[in-house]
Amino acid sequence: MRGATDELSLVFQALADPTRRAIISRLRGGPTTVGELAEPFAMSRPAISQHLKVLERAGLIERTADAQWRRCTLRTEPLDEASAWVDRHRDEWNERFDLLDERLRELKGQTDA
Amino acid sequence: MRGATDELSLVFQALADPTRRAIISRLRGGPTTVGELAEPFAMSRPAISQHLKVLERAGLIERTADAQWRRCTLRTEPLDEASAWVDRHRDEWNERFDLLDERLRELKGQTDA
DNA sequence: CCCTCATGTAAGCAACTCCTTATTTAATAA
DNA sequence: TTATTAAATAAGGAGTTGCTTACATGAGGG
Repeated sequence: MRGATDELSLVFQALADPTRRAIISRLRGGPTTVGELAEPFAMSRPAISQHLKVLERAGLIERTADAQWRRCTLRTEPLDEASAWVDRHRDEWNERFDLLDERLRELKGQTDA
Repeated sequence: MRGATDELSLVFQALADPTRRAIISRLRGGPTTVGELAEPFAMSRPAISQHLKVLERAGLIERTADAQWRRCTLRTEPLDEASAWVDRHRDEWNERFDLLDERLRELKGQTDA
């Protein structure tokens, strides 16, 4: 992705990585420090920090300072947007689809005949 | 993304681009040729071809040959998966969240007191 | 057969991603 | 103060993305 700074793109892009999805899943259990988050992954702390930055840029997490720890908490709004987009395109197209496909078949039949 | 060949990552990655989302929206109206798809975009045909390849790799479209045209049709299954993941993480965390947050506040209160 | 139209593929380029190790910042504890 | 701990930042490298232009493929029409 070369530009794509719109919100929806940032959210989908953030979700397009197994490590980041695992972080989100992990955070579902409640706010967690960066060190705790990094522990189960075979990856350096800076790598996790960078993943968190991507999630933060997408609005999916918030980092608040707590002494020398950063407490990461999830935010649900961006997922609502993503979910809305997906569902909108999922539900409607099947019906429309069959209808238009049939109509096209009709038209093609007329032309060919 | 350096590896990330799992299905879910491919789907989210495919959705993480405005052009590709626009293509999907457009395809909701029914099967469409590559040329018709490319027309509204300020972008070369090969660029669209490559976007379609990304969508195809994610299983979001199918291309079938129809004379010298390629008719692109949408597939809904991958979106079902994506939707399932998002919804799973959306619905549950709010409740859990408030609970654990409260519990943490309690613990912290005890420690501080 | 040649010519055109619709599309795909190849090669190249700048920007970005995802990791690394080394360094820096900031808070706690002695 | 100095040392330790938690985390962010810097710099760098291999690989990927998203575009471009040029060329290849393949069907239909003269």
